[in-house]
Amino acid sequence: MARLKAVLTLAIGPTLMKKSMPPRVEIDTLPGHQIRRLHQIAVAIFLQETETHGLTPVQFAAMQAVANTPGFDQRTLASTVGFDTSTIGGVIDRLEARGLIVRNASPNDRRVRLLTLTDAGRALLGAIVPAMLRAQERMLAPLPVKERPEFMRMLRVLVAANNDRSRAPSDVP
Amino acid sequence: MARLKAVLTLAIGPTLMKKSMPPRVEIDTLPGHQIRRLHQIAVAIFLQETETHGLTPVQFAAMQAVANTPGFDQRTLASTVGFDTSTIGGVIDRLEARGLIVRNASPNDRRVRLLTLTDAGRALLGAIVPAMLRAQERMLAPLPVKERPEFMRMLRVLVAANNDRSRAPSDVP
DNA sequence: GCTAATTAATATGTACACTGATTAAAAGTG
DNA sequence: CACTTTTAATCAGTGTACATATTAATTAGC
Repeated sequence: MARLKAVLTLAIGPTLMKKSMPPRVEIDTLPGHQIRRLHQIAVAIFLQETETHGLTPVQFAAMQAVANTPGFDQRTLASTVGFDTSTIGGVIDRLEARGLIVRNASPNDRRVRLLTLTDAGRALLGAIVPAMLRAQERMLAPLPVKERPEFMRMLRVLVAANNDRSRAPSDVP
Repeated sequence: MARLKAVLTLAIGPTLMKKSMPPRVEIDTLPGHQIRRLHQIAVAIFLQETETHGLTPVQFAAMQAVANTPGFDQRTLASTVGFDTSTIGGVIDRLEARGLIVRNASPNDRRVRLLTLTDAGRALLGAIVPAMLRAQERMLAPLPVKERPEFMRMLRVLVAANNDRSRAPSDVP
């Protein structure tokens, strides 16, 4: 083998030497890759279970957060659910266009726009919750029941500890 | 069922019925939400560690897969790294525009375009690996060393089991 | 051996995510 | 009080992700 390599190096020269070098990395062993795949899967499951309601995971999180704390401003909402502040405008735009949420100017601060669900928004949110919970179930279903809380615990540790590294840190512990 | 509904409507009144609270859901307890957050964080860490090289995680995965198996067609590459087939075209476009990868027509099948790294691509891939590995380290760093393999194991279980549910299933076990 | 089904790649449109810049309003400081 | 800094929201640009449709080439079925 080493012999063959030597022969090739002689035969083709140092240029090919450079060519054959990058280390072989098994992508499936990389945490980042598996995390990306799991995220894809989680989104797919959410959309399957909730498809009759037409909300994305991000739209659901935004609406649920506003339901929990009516009168949120966009910035606080963003940091609560972990959105980038330049993403949230578009998310709210789409929800507003569908009549699920309203933006009102704050009386105290004219920069701020306060968010509230409409009746339609509350109704949709109430209706989607069972399907949303089924989706959450399904995401962890391949793990034995005993391991699921352990996985969630580790997930929370990783997110909490690295919170400040992403641009949209959540301030909810 | 219809009867119960009627009773509730009488008891609470139609207006309050509509407005009445959707169930309060704590977003931080939802697997899907934590998975989304961890993905955001993983991408942020990758980009921080590798910023001098200018590759995204997805671009890195594509290049590494092509390095591991030169002459991949786009479709096989997509299923190997878990991309949607309508996403991969754009990823390859950008890598090709930077001279890191080349698309060649297959001699056997004129629909197929075979992918190979250029010398520049191989050089960049070799150069980025240490930073990429540091990023992978950092993603799991908040977990005690003993727990990290356990987390990776669970991650792999969840991805493998749900593989068929996403649109871009990986065929690498 | 020719139509029918399948396949590889691309195109189109929507949605998220983040960088960097901008605008407008508020808060802080001398 | 004017002046700087900070803050809330938006905008422009790039990249990923997916549904759906289209085009072109290959394979299957009869």
